[in-house]
Amino acid sequence: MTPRPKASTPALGKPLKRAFFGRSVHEVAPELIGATLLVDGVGGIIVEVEAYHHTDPAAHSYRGPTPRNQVMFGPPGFAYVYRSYGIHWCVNFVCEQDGSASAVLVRALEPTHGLATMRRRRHLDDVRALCSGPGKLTEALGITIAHNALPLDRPPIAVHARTGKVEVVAGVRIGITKAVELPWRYGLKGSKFLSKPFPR
DNA sequence: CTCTTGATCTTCT
DNA sequence: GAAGATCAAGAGC
Repeated sequence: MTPRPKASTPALGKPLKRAFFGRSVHEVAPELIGATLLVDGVGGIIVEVEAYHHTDPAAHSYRGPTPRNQVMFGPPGFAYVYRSYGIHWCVNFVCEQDGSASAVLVRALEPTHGLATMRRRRHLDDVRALCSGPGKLTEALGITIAHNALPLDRPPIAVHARTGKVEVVAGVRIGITKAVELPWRYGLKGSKFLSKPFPR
Protein backbone atom coordinates (compact mmCIF):
# COMPACT_ATOMS: atom_id res chain seq x y z
CA MET A 1 0.00 0.00 0.00
CA THR A 2 1.25 3.44 -0.87
CA PRO A 3 0.97 6.19 1.73
CA ARG A 4 -1.90 8.59 1.20
CA PRO A 5 -3.19 11.71 2.94
CA LYS A 6 -6.00 11.40 5.43
CA ALA A 7 -9.25 11.96 3.52
CA SER A 8 -11.59 14.72 4.64
CA THR A 9 -15.19 13.87 3.82
CA PRO A 10 -17.12 16.84 2.38
CA ALA A 11 -20.52 17.74 3.82
CA LEU A 12 -23.51 16.29 1.96
CA GLY A 13 -26.29 18.45 0.55
CA LYS A 14 -29.92 17.57 1.11
CA PRO A 15 -31.13 14.26 -0.36
CA LEU A 16 -32.74 14.72 -3.78
CA LYS A 17 -36.27 13.43 -4.04
CA ARG A 18 -37.73 11.62 -6.99
CA ALA A 19 -39.40 14.82 -8.25
CA PHE A 20 -35.98 16.36 -8.93
CA PHE A 21 -35.63 14.00 -11.87
CA GLY A 22 -39.08 14.76 -13.34
CA ARG A 23 -37.82 17.50 -15.66
CA SER A 24 -36.05 17.75 -19.00
CA VAL A 25 -33.05 15.47 -19.10
CA HIS A 26 -31.10 18.45 -20.42
CA GLU A 27 -31.89 20.43 -17.25
CA VAL A 28 -31.24 17.58 -14.85
CA ALA A 29 -27.96 16.31 -16.33
CA PRO A 30 -25.81 19.42 -15.76
CA GLU A 31 -27.38 19.94 -12.31
CA LEU A 32 -26.16 16.50 -11.26
CA ILE A 33 -22.52 17.56 -11.63
CA GLY A 34 -21.29 18.09 -8.07
CA ALA A 35 -24.05 15.97 -6.50
CA THR A 36 -23.07 12.90 -4.50
CA LEU A 37 -24.20 9.35 -5.35
CA LEU A 38 -24.13 6.78 -2.56
CA VAL A 39 -25.10 3.10 -2.57
CA ASP A 40 -25.17 1.68 0.95
CA GLY A 41 -23.10 4.69 2.00
CA VAL A 42 -20.37 4.06 -0.58
CA GLY A 43 -19.74 6.44 -3.48
CA GLY A 44 -18.67 9.95 -4.35
CA ILE A 45 -19.20 13.22 -6.19
CA ILE A 46 -20.66 12.96 -9.69
CA VAL A 47 -18.11 14.57 -12.02
CA GLU A 48 -19.32 13.28 -15.43
CA VAL A 49 -22.71 12.38 -16.93
CA GLU A 50 -24.32 12.05 -20.35
CA ALA A 51 -27.92 12.85 -21.34
CA TYR A 52 -29.93 10.41 -23.48
CA HIS A 53 -33.30 11.59 -24.79
CA HIS A 54 -35.83 9.24 -26.36
CA THR A 55 -35.64 11.19 -29.65
CA ASP A 56 -31.86 10.62 -29.76
CA PRO A 57 -30.69 7.77 -32.05
CA ALA A 58 -27.94 6.94 -29.54
CA ALA A 59 -30.46 6.30 -26.72
CA HIS A 60 -31.38 2.73 -25.77
CA SER A 61 -35.03 3.82 -25.76
CA TYR A 62 -34.94 5.25 -29.30
CA ARG A 63 -36.50 2.14 -30.88
CA GLY A 64 -39.09 1.53 -28.18
CA PRO A 65 -39.32 -0.68 -25.10
CA THR A 66 -37.44 -3.97 -24.72
CA PRO A 67 -36.96 -6.18 -21.64
CA ARG A 68 -33.66 -4.44 -20.99
CA ASN A 69 -34.79 -0.80 -21.21
CA GLN A 70 -38.37 -1.03 -19.89
CA VAL A 71 -37.59 0.97 -16.73
CA MET A 72 -36.69 3.95 -18.94
CA PHE A 73 -40.35 4.05 -19.99
CA GLY A 74 -41.55 4.27 -16.38
CA PRO A 75 -41.63 7.18 -13.91
CA PRO A 76 -38.61 9.43 -13.20
CA GLY A 77 -36.34 9.01 -10.19
CA PHE A 78 -35.49 5.34 -10.71
CA ALA A 79 -32.28 3.55 -11.64
CA TYR A 80 -31.85 1.98 -15.07
CA VAL A 81 -29.00 -0.55 -14.98
CA TYR A 82 -27.88 -2.40 -18.10
CA ARG A 83 -25.16 -4.83 -19.17
CA SER A 84 -22.48 -3.21 -21.32
CA TYR A 85 -20.38 -5.24 -23.77
CA GLY A 86 -21.47 -8.40 -21.97
CA ILE A 87 -19.13 -7.57 -19.09
CA HIS A 88 -19.88 -4.37 -17.21
CA TRP A 89 -22.89 -2.76 -15.56
CA CYS A 90 -23.80 0.87 -16.26
CA VAL A 91 -26.26 3.00 -14.26
CA ASN A 92 -28.67 5.72 -15.45
CA PHE A 93 -31.12 8.01 -13.66
CA VAL A 94 -34.53 8.01 -15.37
CA CYS A 95 -35.81 11.58 -16.00
CA GLU A 96 -38.80 13.49 -17.41
CA GLN A 97 -42.20 11.83 -17.09
CA ASP A 98 -43.75 8.38 -17.58
CA GLY A 99 -43.13 7.11 -21.08
CA SER A 100 -40.65 9.82 -22.02
CA ALA A 101 -37.89 7.22 -21.80
CA SER A 102 -35.07 9.68 -21.19
CA ALA A 103 -32.21 9.17 -18.76
CA VAL A 104 -28.83 10.39 -17.54
CA LEU A 105 -25.89 7.98 -17.70
CA VAL A 106 -23.53 8.37 -14.73
CA ARG A 107 -20.02 8.15 -16.17
CA ALA A 108 -17.57 9.10 -13.40
CA LEU A 109 -17.34 9.91 -9.68
CA GLU A 110 -14.75 11.49 -7.43
CA PRO A 111 -14.57 8.85 -4.68
CA THR A 112 -15.36 10.31 -1.24
CA HIS A 113 -17.24 7.69 0.82
CA GLY A 114 -16.15 4.11 1.56
CA LEU A 115 -12.74 4.27 -0.10
CA ALA A 116 -11.58 0.99 1.48
CA THR A 117 -14.68 -0.82 0.21
CA MET A 118 -14.24 0.55 -3.30
CA ARG A 119 -10.54 -0.36 -3.37
CA ARG A 120 -11.40 -3.90 -2.34
CA ARG A 121 -14.12 -4.31 -4.97
CA ARG A 122 -11.93 -2.86 -7.72
CA HIS A 123 -8.73 -4.62 -6.61
CA LEU A 124 -7.07 -1.24 -7.07
CA ASP A 125 -5.27 1.29 -4.91
CA ASP A 126 -5.31 4.32 -7.23
CA VAL A 127 -8.21 6.60 -6.26
CA ARG A 128 -8.17 8.27 -9.67
CA ALA A 129 -8.97 4.95 -11.35
CA LEU A 130 -11.65 3.72 -8.92
CA CYS A 131 -14.70 5.41 -10.48
CA SER A 132 -13.37 7.07 -13.68
CA GLY A 133 -15.76 5.33 -16.07
CA PRO A 134 -19.34 4.02 -16.17
CA GLY A 135 -18.32 0.37 -15.76
CA LYS A 136 -15.75 1.18 -13.10
CA LEU A 137 -18.05 3.12 -10.79
CA THR A 138 -20.73 0.42 -10.76
CA GLU A 139 -18.14 -2.14 -9.70
CA ALA A 140 -16.84 0.20 -6.99
CA LEU A 141 -20.36 0.90 -5.67
CA GLY A 142 -21.54 -2.70 -5.97
CA ILE A 143 -24.25 -1.81 -8.52
CA THR A 144 -25.65 -4.77 -10.50
CA ILE A 145 -28.90 -5.72 -12.25
CA ALA A 146 -30.28 -6.16 -8.73
CA HIS A 147 -30.39 -2.35 -8.53
CA ASN A 148 -32.36 -1.96 -11.78
CA ALA A 149 -35.69 -0.14 -11.21
CA LEU A 150 -34.83 0.80 -7.60
CA PRO A 151 -35.89 4.33 -6.53
CA LEU A 152 -33.12 6.91 -6.23
CA ASP A 153 -34.46 8.41 -2.98
CA ARG A 154 -34.74 5.25 -0.84
CA PRO A 155 -32.09 2.94 0.60
CA PRO A 156 -29.79 1.52 -0.58
CA ILE A 157 -29.49 4.42 -3.08
CA ALA A 158 -29.15 8.12 -2.20
CA VAL A 159 -28.34 11.18 -4.31
CA HIS A 160 -27.40 14.32 -2.36
CA ALA A 161 -27.57 17.81 -3.87
CA ARG A 162 -24.36 19.73 -4.36
CA THR A 163 -23.60 22.28 -1.66
CA GLY A 164 -21.62 25.00 -3.44
CA LYS A 165 -21.37 26.41 -6.92
CA VAL A 166 -19.63 24.29 -9.54
CA GLU A 167 -18.29 25.02 -13.03
CA VAL A 168 -19.85 22.64 -15.55
CA VAL A 169 -18.35 21.99 -18.98
CA ALA A 170 -20.06 20.27 -21.92
CA GLY A 171 -18.82 18.25 -24.87
CA VAL A 172 -19.62 15.39 -27.22
CA ARG A 173 -20.44 12.00 -25.76
CA ILE A 174 -18.01 9.08 -25.55
CA GLY A 175 -18.05 5.63 -27.09
CA ILE A 176 -21.13 6.07 -29.29
CA THR A 177 -21.44 5.82 -33.06
CA LYS A 178 -24.83 7.52 -33.59
CA ALA A 179 -25.57 11.22 -33.02
CA VAL A 180 -21.90 11.66 -32.18
CA GLU A 181 -22.03 15.43 -32.64
CA LEU A 182 -24.57 16.21 -29.89
CA PRO A 183 -22.87 18.03 -26.96
CA TRP A 184 -24.68 16.14 -24.22
CA ARG A 185 -21.73 15.09 -22.06
CA TYR A 186 -21.36 17.22 -18.93
CA GLY A 187 -18.43 17.36 -16.54
CA LEU A 188 -16.95 19.12 -13.55
CA LYS A 189 -14.40 21.59 -14.92
CA GLY A 190 -10.84 20.55 -14.21
CA SER A 191 -11.74 17.33 -12.39
CA LYS A 192 -9.02 14.68 -12.22
CA PHE A 193 -11.63 11.92 -11.93
CA LEU A 194 -13.18 12.02 -15.43
CA SER A 195 -13.27 8.99 -17.72
CA LYS A 196 -11.55 11.22 -20.30
CA PRO A 197 -10.59 14.90 -20.25
CA PHE A 198 -12.82 17.44 -22.01
CA PRO A 199 -11.04 19.07 -24.97
CA ARG A 200 -10.22 22.70 -24.28
C1' DC B 1 2.25 7.87 -24.51
C1' DT B 2 -0.79 5.20 -28.42
C1' DC B 3 -2.75 1.19 -30.56
C1' DT B 4 -4.81 -3.56 -30.53
C1' DT B 5 -7.36 -7.23 -28.68
C1' DG B 6 -10.29 -10.22 -25.86
C1' DA B 7 -13.97 -10.64 -22.63
C1' DT B 8 -19.11 -12.28 -24.12
C1' DC B 9 -24.72 -10.04 -22.85
C1' DT B 10 -28.59 -7.80 -25.35
C1' DT B 11 -30.51 -6.21 -29.37
C1' DC B 12 -30.93 -5.72 -34.18
C1' DT B 13 -30.43 -7.32 -39.05
C1' DG C 1 -24.11 -12.97 -37.61
C1' DA C 2 -22.73 -8.28 -36.07
C1' DA C 3 -22.61 -4.23 -33.22
C1' DG C 4 -22.57 -1.86 -28.96
C1' DA C 5 -23.58 4.27 -23.80
C1' DT C 6 -16.53 -0.62 -21.76
C1' DC C 7 -12.31 -2.00 -19.56
C1' DA C 8 -7.73 -3.96 -18.80
C1' DA C 9 -3.65 -5.90 -20.42
C1' DG C 10 0.04 -6.21 -23.63
C1' DA C 11 2.92 -4.53 -27.56
C1' DG C 12 5.21 -0.85 -29.60
C1' DC C 13 7.15 3.90 -29.76
